[in-house]
Amino acid sequence: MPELPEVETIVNDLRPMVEGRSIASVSLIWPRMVLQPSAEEFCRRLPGQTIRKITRLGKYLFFRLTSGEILVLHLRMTGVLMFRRTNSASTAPTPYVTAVFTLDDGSELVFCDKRKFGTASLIENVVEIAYKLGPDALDPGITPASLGRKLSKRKAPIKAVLCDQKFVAGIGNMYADEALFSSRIHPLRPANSLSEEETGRLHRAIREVLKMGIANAGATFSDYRRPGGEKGSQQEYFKAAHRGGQTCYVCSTPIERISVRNRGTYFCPRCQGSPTCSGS
DNA sequence: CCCGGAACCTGAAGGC
DNA sequence: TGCCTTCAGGTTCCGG
Repeated sequence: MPELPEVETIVNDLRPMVEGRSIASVSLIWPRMVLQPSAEEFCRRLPGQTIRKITRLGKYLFFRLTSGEILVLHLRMTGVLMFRRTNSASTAPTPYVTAVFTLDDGSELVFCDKRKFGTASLIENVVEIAYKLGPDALDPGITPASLGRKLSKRKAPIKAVLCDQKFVAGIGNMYADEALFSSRIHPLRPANSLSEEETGRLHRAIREVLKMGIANAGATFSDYRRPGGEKGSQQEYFKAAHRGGQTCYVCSTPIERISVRNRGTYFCPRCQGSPTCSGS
């Protein structure tokens, strides 16, 4: 599923091809994906606008337009954003298309989404999205101390807190598991039970796993693709996520899979200690 | 405010 | 083979 590193990869790939281009037309195959304004208004306002800049906040994609408005896309779980060039030789039909943005040079930005959870909006100000999010997970303003202060106010399992976008934006299921493995913290530990040392390790681990994910262009377990169709390679380097039953690279104990808040959660029962006290 | 669970969807995988 | 159930897991909404 697209999390911060996957969305960052999409932004990086799209930038040179899309920034400076204008939107010629919009075709909405699944109108219900548009949250605001109405689907009609959405299709009416976009054509003619130039995409000045593409940015990211958490898992949200922002296309900043000349009118000052911002096209917001969210891929949720199975959304894919494909870029097709003007004379794309690939005649293979793209499945699950929910929207097509045709650009002024004939190239296309194609939103595909198997489960139709992905969304699009047109907003006036990023604050309309940002107010419901915590700081971006790679925001340098997040320090071990500020992380510790925020964790101390939450007693939910640390795994659930890391995935809470109001706490920190951009971390999802896979990278939460990776950050907890890397910092040797059990996913069920109450967030407010972490020691200062553990908080420090977690702070470092979050940045590490996300940056590594970006360096490897994201993780493709099933649906995620880069705009050119390529898979990411980060899945090859995961140490916990999606490794249930396989042996831990550190201690050879089988990686376990449990459910935390209805999320599949992978961890090493030996390296990551117990849910109630810090590991050794 | 905090927490947990349901709903939104549908393809893939597993059981019988 | 084929039907049925379950799983996947980001976000929002709702109830306690």
